[in-house]
This record gives sequence, C-alpha cells and structure tokens, in this order.
Amino acid sequence: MIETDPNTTQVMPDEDSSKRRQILEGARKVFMNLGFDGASMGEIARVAGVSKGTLYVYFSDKSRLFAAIVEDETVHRGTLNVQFDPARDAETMLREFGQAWIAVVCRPGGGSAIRTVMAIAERMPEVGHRYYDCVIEGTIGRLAAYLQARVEAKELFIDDCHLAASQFQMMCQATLFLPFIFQGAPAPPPHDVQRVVASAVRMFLAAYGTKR
Amino acid sequence: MIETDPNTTQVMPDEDSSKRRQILEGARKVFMNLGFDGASMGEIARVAGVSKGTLYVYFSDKSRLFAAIVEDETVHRGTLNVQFDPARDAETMLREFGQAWIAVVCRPGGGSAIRTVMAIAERMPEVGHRYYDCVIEGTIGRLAAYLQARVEAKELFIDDCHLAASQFQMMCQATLFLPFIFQGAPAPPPHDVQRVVASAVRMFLAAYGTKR
Amino acid sequence: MIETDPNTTQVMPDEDSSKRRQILEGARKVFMNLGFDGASMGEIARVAGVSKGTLYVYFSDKSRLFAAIVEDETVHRGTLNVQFDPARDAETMLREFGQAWIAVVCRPGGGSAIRTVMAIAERMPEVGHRYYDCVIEGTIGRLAAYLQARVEAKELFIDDCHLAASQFQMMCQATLFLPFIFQGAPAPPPHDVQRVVASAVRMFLAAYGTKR
Amino acid sequence: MIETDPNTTQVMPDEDSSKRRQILEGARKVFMNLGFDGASMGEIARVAGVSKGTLYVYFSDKSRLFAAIVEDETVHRGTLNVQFDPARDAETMLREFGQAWIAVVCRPGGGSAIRTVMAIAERMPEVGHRYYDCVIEGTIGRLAAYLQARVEAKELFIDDCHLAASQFQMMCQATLFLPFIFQGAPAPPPHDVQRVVASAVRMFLAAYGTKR
DNA sequence: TATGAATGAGTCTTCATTCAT
DNA sequence: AATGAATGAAGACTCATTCAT
Repeated sequence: MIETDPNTTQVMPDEDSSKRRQILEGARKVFMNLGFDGASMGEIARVAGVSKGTLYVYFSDKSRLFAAIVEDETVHRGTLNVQFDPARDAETMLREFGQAWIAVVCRPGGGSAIRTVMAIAERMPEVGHRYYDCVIEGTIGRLAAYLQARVEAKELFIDDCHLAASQFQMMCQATLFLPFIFQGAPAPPPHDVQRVVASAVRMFLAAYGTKR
Repeated sequence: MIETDPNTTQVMPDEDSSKRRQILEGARKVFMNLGFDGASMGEIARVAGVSKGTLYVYFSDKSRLFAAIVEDETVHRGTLNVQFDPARDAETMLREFGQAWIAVVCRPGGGSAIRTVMAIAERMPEVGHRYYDCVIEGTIGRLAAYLQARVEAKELFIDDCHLAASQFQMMCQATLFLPFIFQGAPAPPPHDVQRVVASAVRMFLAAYGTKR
Repeated sequence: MIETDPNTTQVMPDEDSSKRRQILEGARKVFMNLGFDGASMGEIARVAGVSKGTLYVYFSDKSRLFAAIVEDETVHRGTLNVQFDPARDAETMLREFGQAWIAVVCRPGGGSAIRTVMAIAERMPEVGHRYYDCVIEGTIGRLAAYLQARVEAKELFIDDCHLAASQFQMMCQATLFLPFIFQGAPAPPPHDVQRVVASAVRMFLAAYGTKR
Repeated sequence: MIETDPNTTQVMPDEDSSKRRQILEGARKVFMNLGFDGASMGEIARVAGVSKGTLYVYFSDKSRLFAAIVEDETVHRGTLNVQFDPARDAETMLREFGQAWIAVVCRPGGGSAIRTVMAIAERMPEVGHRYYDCVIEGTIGRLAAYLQARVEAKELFIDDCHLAASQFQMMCQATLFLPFIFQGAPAPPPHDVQRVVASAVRMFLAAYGTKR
C-alpha cells in the first residue's frame, strides 16, 4: 500500500537536458575567461540564466562543474578535425594537421581551454592529466602513427616519430600561440596560419623528407 | 620623537631594503606554486616571515605585489643566460640557446612563472604583455638578431628570421614542456634536453643551412 | 477532465489518507533522529517515499509538519499503556507504571521524542506546552489520581499526591534516562529496569506506605 | 639576516583575552537560547559585539565555539557548590545538595545548558559524553561517595549508593525541572525548591535511614 | 617601521518553499 | 492529487585590507 518509488525524487536530471546544456554553456564562458578561482558560482548562474541553486541540482559542487566543462572541451572541442589517411602524402596531410591544430589552440572568441587547464593542472592533477592525455598526447599520437606509415612507405625517414610529431605540432604554433595566450591577441587570420604552417611543413620535409 | 628624518618618515621604504626582498622571495614561492587567486596574503606573510600588515607597507595591494613578483621574474629569471656572439657558428649557438631556453621554461623545483603569468594574462593584461615582451619576444628577438648575422655571414639562408627564431624556440620544447606543465612532470633531465635540442638543431640546419 | 468531484477538488486531503500517514511516518523517523533543524524536507520526502511537493499538499510548512508529528507522538505514543485500577494495590500498580514510563522515555531504536521536543521547546512554546501537558503532566495526573484513591483506601498516606506522583516518576528514571539521552546508551534491558523500578517502589512505600 | 619568527603571525590570541571572553559570553547566550542549529554565527557576532570574522580568529569553526561554550558550562557552571563533609549528618547534607542541584539544572535567566547539550548529544557524542561525565555522573559520584561514608558511619543503610544518589538527584527535580524545560517556566522560587527538596530528603531517609 | 587584531564584503553551499505540468 | 525542477534567502567560512599601538 505504501508505493514508494525512490527513483522519483532527488534524481539528477537527464544528462542531456536543456537546462544542463544551458549551465554548461554559461559556465564554459565564465571559467574559460576567468579561470577556476576567478569564476564565481553567482556569475556563472547569471551568465547561464539560471538561479544559483539550480547549478547545484545538476552539479554537486564547483569542482565537478569545472571538471564537466573541461571534459566537454577535452572530448568535443579538443579533437582535431582531421582524417589521417596513411595513403596520402605528407605535405598535404601535415598542412591539414597544422591548420587544424592551430584552430584548436587558438580558438577565436576568447576563453582558452588550454590556458584554463594549464592554470589549474597543479591543483587538480586529474583534470590536467586527462586533458593532456586526450588533447595533447592523443593528437601527437595520431600524427605519429601517420608519420610511421609514411616512413614505411619510404616517403619519410624518421627515427623517433613521436618526437617528430611533437616537433611539428610545436613548430606550427610559432609566432601564433604565445601572443594569443599572453597578449590576448585575436585568433590569427587564416593567411598567417597558412604561412606559418607552410613554413613548418617545408622545414619538416627538409629534415625528414630525405634519407640522411 | 620630534626629530624627523626626512629620508625615513612618510617615505616608501627603500627599494632594496632587506624586508622588501624578504617579502618578494616569500611571495614568489607562494604565487608561483598556487597562482594569483590560490595565494593568500596570510600565507605569503607566513612564508616571508613578516606580518600581514608589513606586506602593505611595501605593496599597496595584492595585485601590485604580484606584479612586482612577475617583474622580478621577467627581469632576473626570464633572461636567457646566453651570450649571442654573431661570430660563432650556428650549431653551437643554437644548442646553447635551446638548453638555456628549456632551463627557463622547465625550471625545476615546482612553481612555473610561465604558467602563472599565462593563467592571469586575460585578467591582468599589462602583466601578460610585459612578460611576453621581455621573456618571450625578447628572447626570440635576440635569437633572430643572431640568426640575421649568420644569414649575412652566409652560414644560414632565412627569409624571416623572426619566424625562424620562434620555430626553433618552439621545437626545443617538443615533448618536454607540455608534460612538465600539464602533468607536473619533473624538470627533464639534461640527457633528454640534449637529445631534443640536438634534434631541433639538426632540423633547423637541414631547413635553413643550405640555399634553397 | 471537467467532471469535478466536490469532495476531492480544492479540498485538503483526507485527514487519514494513506499518503498523509506515509508522510507522518517518514517525518517522524527523520525529525526524531535529527531534530527539527537537523531534519530537511528533502530527507523527509525521501524517507517517506513521496516528492517534496507532496509534503506541502498535506502540511503548509515544516513547522506544521513537525507539530503534527509531535501531536502524534503525544497522543499515540506518549500515553502510558497502563490501566489504573483504583482497587489494585500500590506495589503492583506502581511497578507497572514505572516500567511503562521507562518504555516511553527510553524507547528503543533511537529517535527520542522527549529529547526532540525538549530541544525545541524554547523556540516553539506551544509544541512544548502541549507535549508537557499531555505526556508529562497527563501521566503524572493519572498516577496522582490513582494514588489519591489508595490514600482514600488507607493504603497510602500522602499529603501531596501530585508531588508524590512526580517523585515516583522521576525516581524510576534514576541511572537509566540520562545515560540514554546523553550517552546514546541503548534502551536499558528489562532486568535493569525491573531492578530500578523495584527500588523506587520500595522507597516510595517506605515513605508513603505507613502513617507518619 | 632573514629574521623570520613564525610565532609572530597567525597566532591564536591569548586564551584569556577579553575579546575571547566577550565572544564566549555572547555565544553562550545565543547557543543556550536557540540551540546549536538555531544559532547563527552572524547572530552570535552581533550579540557578542564583534565582527563575524573575529569569531574565526578565536575559534576555528562553529562546532569548536560551541564545544568551548559547553566546556565552560561543564567546568565552571556545572559543578555543584557543595562541600561534602563525610562527618556531617545526611539530612543537612542532602538538603544542601538538593538545593544546589536545582540551582544548576533550573538556572534562572533562560538558556538551559542541560537542554542544549541534550539536544545535540546524538550528533556530537563527545560533547554529550563530556557533559554527562562531568556534570551528571560527577555530581552523582560525589554524592554517592558521601553516602558511602554515612553508610560506614551507620547513619544510612544502602546497598547501592550510586543508585541511591541518582534516585535522590532525580527526586529533587520532581515537579520543578520538566515544567522549567518544557514550559519555559521561570526558575522555581526558593520556597518551592525547599519544599520539594525537604520532601525528597524525608523520603530518602524513610527508605535508607533505618536498617531494613 | 612593524605588528597582528579586527573587519566585512564576498564565496560556496544548503534548503524550505513554489509552481507549471 | 502529485510531481520535481527551479528558486532565492540565508548560513558558514575566507581573506584582502585597515588601523591603533
């Protein structure tokens, strides 16, 4: 006679509810602009357009909300939009990679995920590790695998493909990433990106394109 | 009590007084380990071994104290310990530069200035600009000037020396810097640094060491 | 959907509806274990197996719900399960009374009504008064009336039956009640209760069993 | 040269500083009137005449402040002002004890320590235990020791002095303590106390004053 | 100059209560 | 009648800053 259904009360709303997405969107803006400590739950609520209490209906505390944001950045926005095709030639593939990478690390519109995560990595090591593993190492790993394929195809001559991948990744950032981070420079225009990436590709092929 | 000494009354304490340096030293440790928001004035006072009130005798508020720390980092620790001699050959010079640069950005002992400044750059633009200008751009500029000299000496063949300098700087960080920042990895051992820098030098010379 | 039943629309739900009893049962557990302030409406809803909103269908606010619980305790559980028979002898009757009283104030299973009401009595005077009148004074009154009957039967010799009743009630608690309340001691085992009550009865009769 | 004295900052002020006593006094009023949960740190600060922050200079959190209050009650106000002299006769001694005990548990001026501690005992067991041990059991223990002495002096005839002490203690409360707690009755006037205590003494001696 | 006690604004978090469905 | 998502007021606690000594 006592029909208690424990699932009808106090349940975390749907994982994909619109309110939840609304909160994540607001929180993303605030966290990415002000950092974990600089962001206040009140400001997040205001920007998300919900009440402070509602934040806690969806996320048990500030850290979890932050972790959810970073996870979202990690999974949805940190993945390079590049299909590595082992059959395609290095020059084209590298150029595509380089441009896609800059698009990830110099995302327009303010609010850098990479900076925000860097800043907190020492105090929230799991967050830092997860972001590094997925976004940084994951990207390098995919590039390294491609390079290995080209080595086997005798197009490239590389001892340490992982190092080479990281070198290329870093070189693409030259003159672009640090001003973006430190000076609040706008995302570099496509022309600049192409020029820098092209130079990186030329350099990479000069070093690894012929047997030493 | 009435004999006022115009040099000690109502005057901001000596720029180089020992108390001031003591505060800067304590604040540096705390700020670099915890970031601007994570550091509390109480903790700084404790580490510096002075009272909280004394902090405000030397610095009008937390931001100024932070700015002073960053300035100190910028001027005293951000400058590469490398003498660019336009007469010396590129291979040696680049190797020296690369190792010195890694020593700056992967400073052992925890507490990364570069991370701390990155984290706050959006909220304290002047601090970010000043650090970028002196430490990043300054370093690249000196390297670029050296490269230009070697171009004129016909050892190197470079269109855009500034870009080339930045490329080299970034390449030296490959596989070293990001794990250090994101994963709290210890400062890389000299052997690793040498290997990565050597590879960067090789790559650089392959690209820029012969007329294209 | 338009067929309104005047007995169910806009009407406070039935005083004895099953939902109402379900809520009272859950609220009783929570309030008696955690006190008025320690109990939260959410927890009550969870334990009762209804939604938070439903609580407010039956009780206009937390205080009223609490008062209803206390009323229930007062009426249903605070009444001694003892039939005072003016014809029965004092020794037997007192022993029965004493054991029943200890069962009320040291109720096993945690969650003491007497403590909960005591705690809130200053802030909710009506609740305190009502509990006192029914449970404490009511009990003493019934005992006093019985004693008066025995006085008239010449078995006992008491000036102030109300005082005597209270004395006996209190004596029965000796060494049992305060450890139960303050130390979270388990409800005293029957053997201990019998011993203490027996001692109280002996004492009572020594004092009031013969003409002074 | 760096004369750091870690003892000059962040030190808990003097145990007996006037501010500390001021806080304790204000907190005592608020806690004893409203209970642990009902009292807010803001209200305590207001009543004590200090800022909220100052509370935390002297007590690390609400629980510690509360525990300090209870400790103070336990040690300074919970101790009976009675000198047990084993040589003095039971009637006098018991009367003194009874009156002193009522003064402790029905302290005038509102704000009952015994109620406040009872209310929280389940959630703060150490506080409950300490209060019980010192105030309740301590008092009973001293009385029991005196009774034992009188047993040896052949004035009294008691099997279980601890039970007897508790019985006397409880009897003294008859008709006085529960109205005080539940009904917010004022502290009982001396005349009533004397009457109830006298009756308790009479009853006690009737039971334990002659060999059974 | 140096101190450290004191402040109060601001932070995260909880929870009684409301209301559209 | 019943729900449970949403709210916002209030609470504990922190910390940059001030000031009398």
